[in-house]
Amino acid sequence: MTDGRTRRRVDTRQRLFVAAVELIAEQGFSATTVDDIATRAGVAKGTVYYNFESKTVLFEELLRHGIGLLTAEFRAAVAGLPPREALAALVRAELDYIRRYRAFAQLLLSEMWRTNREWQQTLRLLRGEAIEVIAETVRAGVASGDLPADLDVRTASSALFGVGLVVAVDWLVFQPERPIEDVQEALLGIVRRVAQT
Amino acid sequence: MTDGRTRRRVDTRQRLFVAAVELIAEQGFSATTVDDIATRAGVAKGTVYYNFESKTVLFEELLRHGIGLLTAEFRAAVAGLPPREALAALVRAELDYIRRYRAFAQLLLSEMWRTNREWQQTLRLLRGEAIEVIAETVRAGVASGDLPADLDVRTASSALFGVGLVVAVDWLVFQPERPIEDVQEALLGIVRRVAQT
DNA sequence: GTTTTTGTACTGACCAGTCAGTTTAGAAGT
DNA sequence: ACTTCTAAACTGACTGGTCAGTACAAAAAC
Repeated sequence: MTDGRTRRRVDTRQRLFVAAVELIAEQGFSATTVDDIATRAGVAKGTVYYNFESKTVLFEELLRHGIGLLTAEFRAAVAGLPPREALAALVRAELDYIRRYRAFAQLLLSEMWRTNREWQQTLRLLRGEAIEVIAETVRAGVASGDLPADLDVRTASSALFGVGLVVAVDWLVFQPERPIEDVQEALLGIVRRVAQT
Repeated sequence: MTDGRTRRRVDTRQRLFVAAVELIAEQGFSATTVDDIATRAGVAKGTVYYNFESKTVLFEELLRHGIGLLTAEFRAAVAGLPPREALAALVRAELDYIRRYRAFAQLLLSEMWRTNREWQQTLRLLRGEAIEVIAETVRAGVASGDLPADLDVRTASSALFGVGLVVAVDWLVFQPERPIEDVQEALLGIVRRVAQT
């Protein structure tokens, strides 16, 4: 299963992902060329097309990979926790993720609310999966009375997701000198206050 | 002053702005072609270049125009109000603006946190001007004791700006059927809670 | 000996920007 | 009024460059 060949291939794909995510975060999907990606990954252009069907497919698989990871971390973070604590854990997990994969977060923030792009459908679906984890937690909190009963679950969940993203990326881009732990504290404070019944 | 010629020209530029803002909001700057913009505005491609130096300059002037308008509305909204009320007025003004210029708001959200683009400097500057209005209000609130003394003015201001943007655009894109007044209420509620000393 | 990668060259579509020519608004002349 | 003139506004075919994707023989990795 993980013989040398597959490992090498996985590694090449990984390097292409890393190169693509950085370039697309900086410049956007359209402004980033396949040659750029190949060069930054230290690979020939043909290798990109040996490993991915097209530029668009590369990007879609990148989105799937990145958001899949985030969703998994969300699930791991909330496992077994009561609603209120789970909510705080989600915020922590999101910021932790953004700190580790800042370029991907920046990319997400820029491409998330686009319309009329080929990969828009894919992104919508993946976004839904990530937010569903948040929604489950919020729903459980409302059901158990830990969160206000009049809370709109869908809205609250996507707002929570978006707010974490925008505040963290804003911090990274415009005040990179300050430690992200501060954002985490600030956001947790906000969420705690807002979540009060 | 407003003879037929200038009126015609102002009208053409306006139509180009409208066309450009819609297309760039949907697809992004790079994916939007000058031909697209010209066609949607109902003019020939040459007209774009008669009215603007380049595609980039068109975009920069568009940003200046759009954010200038927002800054002006911020200033008008807070004029003469005490800090707490001014803060609520700012949220209302921002959402009001986003409702009226949804495409521009979407565009801002997508292009705001990009790095390595020619117009990035311009956008940074304009963002600073808009946020400065918020910062003045927050600063006054902290000084008068209406807002918590330990509040980081710069962070709080940009967070407030970004949060309004992301929550509103998210709503517009993913739940367009619901009235924006609900977002306004939700956001005001959050801001009120968070602003409690 | 099979899979993966390289390097280079190529194609065809697309696109930012140009420019010689046309239309239009309105001033100036009669 | 009504023609003529002029500069501003606009047009759209064209150019030169860029880029996604292809082709493929040779090499390297396993």
